[in-house]
Amino acid sequence: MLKKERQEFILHQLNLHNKILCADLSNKMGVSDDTIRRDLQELVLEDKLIKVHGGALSKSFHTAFDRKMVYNLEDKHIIAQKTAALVQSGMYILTSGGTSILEFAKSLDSNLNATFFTCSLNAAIEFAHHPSIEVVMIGDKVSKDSMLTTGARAAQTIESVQADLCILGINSLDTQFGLSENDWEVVQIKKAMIKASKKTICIGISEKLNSQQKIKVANLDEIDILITELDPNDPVLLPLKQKGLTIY
Amino acid sequence: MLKKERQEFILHQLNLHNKILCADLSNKMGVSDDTIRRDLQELVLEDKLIKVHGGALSKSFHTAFDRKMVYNLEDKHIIAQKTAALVQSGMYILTSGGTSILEFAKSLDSNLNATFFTCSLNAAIEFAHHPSIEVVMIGDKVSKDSMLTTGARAAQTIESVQADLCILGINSLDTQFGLSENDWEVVQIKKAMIKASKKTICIGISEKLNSQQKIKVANLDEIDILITELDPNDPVLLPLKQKGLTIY
DNA sequence: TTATTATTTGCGGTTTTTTGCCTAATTTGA
DNA sequence: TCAAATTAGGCAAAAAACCGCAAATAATAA
Repeated sequence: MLKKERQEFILHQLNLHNKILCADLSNKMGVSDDTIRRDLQELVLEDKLIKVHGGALSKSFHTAFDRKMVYNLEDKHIIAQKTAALVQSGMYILTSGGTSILEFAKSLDSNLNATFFTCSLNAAIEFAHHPSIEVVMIGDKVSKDSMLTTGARAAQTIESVQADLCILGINSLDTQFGLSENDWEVVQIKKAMIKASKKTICIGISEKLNSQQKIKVANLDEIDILITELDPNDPVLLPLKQKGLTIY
Repeated sequence: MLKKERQEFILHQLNLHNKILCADLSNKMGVSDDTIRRDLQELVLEDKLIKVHGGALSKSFHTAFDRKMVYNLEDKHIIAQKTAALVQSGMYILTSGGTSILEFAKSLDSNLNATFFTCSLNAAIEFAHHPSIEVVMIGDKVSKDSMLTTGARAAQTIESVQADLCILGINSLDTQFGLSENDWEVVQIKKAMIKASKKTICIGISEKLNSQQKIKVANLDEIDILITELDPNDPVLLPLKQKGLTIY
């Protein structure tokens, strides 16, 4: 096998798998590790790939992360728009925190006349920037990890509300295990919020689907609507749709 | 799995869930805790995440709070230092909001072990950044002008506390009229805070002295300590000292 | 074709990197 | 305060990378 051929093959494999190991390549092509290493070195000089200890990564893969941040922001924007469309004037709404919720807060129509109850300090600030929205901060001890108020008093406050909607940011949502979180205190608050609302909406990017965390917040049948950045007919969402969730 | 791959994965998970545990990661990727820890260390050096005991936090999520330009920052820094010196571990402290209070929050010793109750969303966030401070957010409707929670429930919550200190940002302080504000709701809250505390400390730059606003919060005899950027012996402060205030 | 030159490849030895394990110290939560 | 979990630092084994050299191969010119 010629040198040029080898290098073409390497790049091909890289486009296919985004990553390759020196050992794999030398095996597959019947040349020594040193040869592969020298090939990779040359390709690095040509700016065709990224060399790492033990192998190489495709360039697109490495830069994907930075881009991902931007994509995620766009995705969250889409989610925010879809969610905002479900809110009507006069509604009483309970919300959690998280970046999706913050984006949602920014997307609300400026003449919307609703009342938001939240445990999230950042969300409260964001909601309060709107001219016509009423914001009620649910008080209690501030949980530092999440910047949410959590505890008995917060739960009790939530119980005293009969909200039209409960909008929760997703941490993990799984067809089997349902909605889950890693923070016990936060879970209690979210449970209370779901209980105190007529309808529960979960919002978050699709990457958070099909993952689980340690503590269950709710079964799928306690959730009414799911909003992701995907088209409602996307096959990824099918199993959740079959479980009875309305998808937007 | 290559090292670089692992680190990309970690960052990805972090941006997805905002918080991750070493144990979870090592499980998920089939490497030892040590390896994960070393990965996290490297990522910290690259400024990509925040390492905490047991895992890591997403950087964007926890530094989201944008610091506004603060006028008279130098002066407020002096005030913050003087005020921080009066706080001791074990104390229960009620505070209002305002830039002086925020600056004070930043100046607190990192191993101070106190409990802060506040109606200010921004102050709560700032206090919560400290490692050993407990923060209780006093809940109620958010007043948009001041970003404070105000109302009957907040007042009632304050009443149920017996605080050692009450630290209030000054809006206007006058030898005759005492402490005053323009917002009725905020006044009620500050009154309640003073009532619920053994000692009341007012802090603010000297420009706010000798001015009055529409609604009285407290007479001078209800205030124990005044802290400004000035030297305690500054002649401007003399009339207040004569009224019985302790000046720092 | 043949001789010469340049390039490529593989190999042995050494250095560096990575990883897991161990123990002691630290942190955390009850 | 104590017990459990987490972390730091040292150590050693394994893997990978590096270095120089010589053999093998390809390219070129006479």
